[in-house]
Amino acid sequence: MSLFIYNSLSRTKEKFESLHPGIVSMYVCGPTVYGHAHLGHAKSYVSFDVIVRWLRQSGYRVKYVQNITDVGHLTDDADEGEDKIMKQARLEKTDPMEIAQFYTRSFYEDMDKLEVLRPNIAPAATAHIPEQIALIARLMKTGHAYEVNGNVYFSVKSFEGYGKLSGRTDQEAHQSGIRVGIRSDKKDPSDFALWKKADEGHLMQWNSPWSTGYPGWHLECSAMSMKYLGETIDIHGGGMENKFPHHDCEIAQAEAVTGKPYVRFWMHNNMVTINGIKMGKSLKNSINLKELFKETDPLVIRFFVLQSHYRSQLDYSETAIKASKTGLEKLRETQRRLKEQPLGTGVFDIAPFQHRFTEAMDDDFNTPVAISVLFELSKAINAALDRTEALSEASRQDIEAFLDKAGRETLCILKQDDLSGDRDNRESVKKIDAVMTILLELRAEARKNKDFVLSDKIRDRLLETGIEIKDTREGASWSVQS
RNA sequence: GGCGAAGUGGCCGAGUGGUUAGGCAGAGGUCUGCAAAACCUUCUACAGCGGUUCGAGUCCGCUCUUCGCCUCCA
Repeated sequence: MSLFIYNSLSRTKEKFESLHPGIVSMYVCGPTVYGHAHLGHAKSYVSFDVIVRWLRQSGYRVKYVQNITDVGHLTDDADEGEDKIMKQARLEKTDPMEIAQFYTRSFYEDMDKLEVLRPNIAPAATAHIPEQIALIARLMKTGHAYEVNGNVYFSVKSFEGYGKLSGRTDQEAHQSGIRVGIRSDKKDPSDFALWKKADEGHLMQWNSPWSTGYPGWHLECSAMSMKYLGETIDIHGGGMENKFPHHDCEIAQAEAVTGKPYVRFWMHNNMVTINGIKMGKSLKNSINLKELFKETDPLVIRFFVLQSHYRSQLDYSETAIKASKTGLEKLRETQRRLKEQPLGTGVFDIAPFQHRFTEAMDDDFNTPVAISVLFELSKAINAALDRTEALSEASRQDIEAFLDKAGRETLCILKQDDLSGDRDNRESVKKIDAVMTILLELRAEARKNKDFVLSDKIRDRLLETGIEIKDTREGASWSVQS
């Protein structure tokens, strides 16, 4: 069985094999840190998180680099507009570095809650100015870049194949730069900036051979990707909206210098929409994750994201989130039941589920199908547990091993124990366990005596605090609602 | 205008030629003191029109509609 990945460059699914056996080099465009993360970030980074996890499960050592863009890029391409991070710094009455640091921490905070694994390397653009300057110098030397008044531009005409990723190869046909041309130093409207001379009062600036200024938008990814992963990498991921111009520019910068393919597999994830319209900061319809987490378990959000394919748009609505919540709860309930119910003699064959799960994940990381396998498994487990012979020790272990691998390690939507954590926490869990056992005993007695007023009171009051009681054939069980 | 993606049942969301995706919601039943959960059964589909084929949601063409990119954006 082999892994197939949809390559945006070829627009087909291709069999994946890493350039160097056993090792995958992977770069994913990180956030620009000038605001809190929103649901769109969640979709993107949860998707790539599962991709990394699955590659690792498949036996690869994945070197995962995800940058932090902490140089403010302009809000506009017309050689004007404002640096976003500076703008935010002005609004918050502080300096750009604090803005960048603050929102970087905020970003990781949210990603941690979503169980997104940290990248192996998270390079910041501001920490790699020398590398970016060196890349520009190489481009100048090879005739792909030119300097005008302290600004350096990449000459698009000098690189054959510019736009091959987005399919936007006919530069004349999309003269979006016409309005730019009048006031810019560019020789060609399609050319893009590699280095910009800083205006008076621009807070983030560095010395370079051309001017005191700051790097262009697309440069950091090429420079840092090549620095940490080499001139040709296996996978480069990012949002679809970055295909053009960002990724096409990255390709141009890198390949113009190395003459080698920059990226073997381009992967692009789709947008989150609200009522069919893209969610975006500039559109002011974005759903802030910290706000969302107040109402909803982050893992429900993770589950919600994974219920659609990464290349599909995901439409957000409260009812959709609620459906995910109920669905995930069902899976967790099965997991709990499996652990708590007494053993029997029933034999369960996990292999078909395992097989289908792997098949789904190997097919361009088809998480919705993988999840559907878990639902079908859940149904089968419940049915088995309902039978008098229940499940044998060995079968239960098989299932738990699979759930652990598929549900926890790969998709990371099921946790070993929702309440487990640090040691102190575990101690308190034990105590709650003891208290709950007493309460359930009292309730069982009340029910035995047909004192349903009391038994219902116990159940209802516990429910008010978020603890749900369910009467099963083997007695009552309890769980904390998420 | 150019480039690209997509239109699936009440909602979300898979499916690149031939047997049920899956989830949520709805209906009926089993179980239960009641409830919840679980299990069983069940109703709504493939935008439209042509074409290819023994057979199409799935391929081809046209039409309509939606979305993304062409300004920063996951």
